[in-house]
Amino acid sequence: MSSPAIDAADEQHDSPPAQDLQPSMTMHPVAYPGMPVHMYPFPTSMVSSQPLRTKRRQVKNACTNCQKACKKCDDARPCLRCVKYGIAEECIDSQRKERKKGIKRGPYKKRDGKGSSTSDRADSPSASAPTLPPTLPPTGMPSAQMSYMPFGYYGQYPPGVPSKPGEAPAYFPPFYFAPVAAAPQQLPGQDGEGTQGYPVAPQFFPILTPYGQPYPPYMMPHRLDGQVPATSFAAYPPIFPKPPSTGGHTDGSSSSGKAGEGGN
DNA sequence: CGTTTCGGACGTTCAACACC
DNA sequence: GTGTTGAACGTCCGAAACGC
Repeated sequence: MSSPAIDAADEQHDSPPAQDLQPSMTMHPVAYPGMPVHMYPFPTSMVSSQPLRTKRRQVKNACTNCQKACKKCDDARPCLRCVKYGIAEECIDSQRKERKKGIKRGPYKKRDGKGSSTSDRADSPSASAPTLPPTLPPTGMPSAQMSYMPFGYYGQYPPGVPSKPGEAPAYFPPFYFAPVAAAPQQLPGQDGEGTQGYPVAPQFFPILTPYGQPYPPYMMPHRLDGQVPATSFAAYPPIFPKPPSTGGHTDGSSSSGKAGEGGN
């Protein structure tokens, strides 16, 4: 059903949890907890030199096609895979079973002492995944990755982050970042520092773009025949374009916080 | 060599349960 | 009321099987 070429390209992409109809905008757009290491927009040296196994991320609801093929889906409808296959019209959410209720559970193990469980949780895979807080990069890492993206960067695929050698770069959530910057003016009540041109730094806001909208740069144009120009990725900018001299902004935290866990 | 299938590892969800 | 636990349920990795 699926072709490796396609699936390979499909793999590694990921999207933010989108519970309900509300797309989660809180997920860190570039790196997020649990993001597979090969998807990190950082040089591997910045992530970890050891082959640390990271959490796999899943979409909340795979489409019927991907589900059937046991292949990676995404939150967009039609999903990338279906689009590539040209079966976008068949890309519909799969039905989820209703969870059984009233199931009796055995005795729980007692909490040993106080607050132990909380710290234990921190050890759990889900809590541990990159131990760093979503907004706090490892030492030496820019605090707001997105701010390092050039203005023109609306990549669905992050630059230079091939999922596997020779394969498409990791997929990124179907929202794009546009510099929503205040007009080049001084903000009232500020001394002007960092307010020249942009207040402190240009702010990037995620813009959810329905699939099928004009493809942003770096996003693979889906050819009708489903082929993907393998060379397209060559045009990707380096992973870390030099931060704008305006001094990287500090808003790395704003977009983080999938924490909101809105959907959850 | 490309494509399909699918076993099973792993992630997510959420009601039951424990504790304050 | 809030936090924790743990099993149901879901996704999808990755390898084997299959077809050309």
